[in-house]
Amino acid sequence: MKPFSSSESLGSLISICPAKEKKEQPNTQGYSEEFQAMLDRFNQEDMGYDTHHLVLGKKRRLSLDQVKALEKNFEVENKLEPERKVKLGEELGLQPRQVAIWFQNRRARWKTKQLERDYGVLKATYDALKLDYHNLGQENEALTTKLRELKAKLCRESAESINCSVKEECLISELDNNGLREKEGHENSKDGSSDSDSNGIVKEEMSKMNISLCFNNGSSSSSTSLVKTYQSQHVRMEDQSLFSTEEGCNFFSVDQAPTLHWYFPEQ
DNA sequence: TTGTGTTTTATTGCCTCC
DNA sequence: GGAGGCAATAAAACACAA
Repeated sequence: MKPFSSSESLGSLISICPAKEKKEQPNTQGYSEEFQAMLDRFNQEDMGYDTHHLVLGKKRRLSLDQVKALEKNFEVENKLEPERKVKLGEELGLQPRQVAIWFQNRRARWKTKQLERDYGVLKATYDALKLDYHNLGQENEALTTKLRELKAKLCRESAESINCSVKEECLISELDNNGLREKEGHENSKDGSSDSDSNGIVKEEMSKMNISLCFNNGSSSSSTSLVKTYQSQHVRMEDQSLFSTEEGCNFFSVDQAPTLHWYFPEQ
């Protein structure tokens, strides 16, 4: 903005209405009578005096009506064309420059308010996301615990079913052996192998398998594959899908909980 | 009444656009 | 180069608690 011309500046000060028709004291400056008289002379005699080097008049606030009218105009258009500025000035008894300054300051206030609003919206969004993240974390924790329990249960059931099926196989082979033995017994009874021997070998093998399954508990790859082999035979479909889910969603594992530090850098 | 914080009016300097 | 916009700032007016 260019500085006031001297006459414009003083004129504007004179034209402004008092903010409220009160507190108009003849000498509120606390100046000496001599100095006040000098100021009065300046006011009356020298209208060409450059007032922004020596403040003669007090700054006055616009009247309520003037502010209302300006606000109304600002709502319509927050920028001011020269014609509108002059017209408004004439209507409100203000210098065009005062109108321009008022609009300028009003735009600055509006901008500040807008920034505050934007900040509020962003903060609300951030808080909502933060809460969401917290809830998801808790949900994840609960699901992980449940998954761990189900895995343990499944493991127990698998071991039991393996045990069962091996016993069944033993039973079947035992029956087969009995049939064979009867046959052989009829054909040649001179063979040295005994029933108790073959039965003992099977039992031994079976117990080896059980021990191996119980102690490995899925920690080695060989036992895992063994377990899976049996799972393919005995585990129900929903249990199998549980396995595949676990393998497919590894990032939800207990060891490595998901982090969103890229989104919440301060956490 | 007075000290202090906030709001409003006005100025200054810089920048952009025509 | 002049006009006008904006950010930063000054200063007056105002509000309010102690």
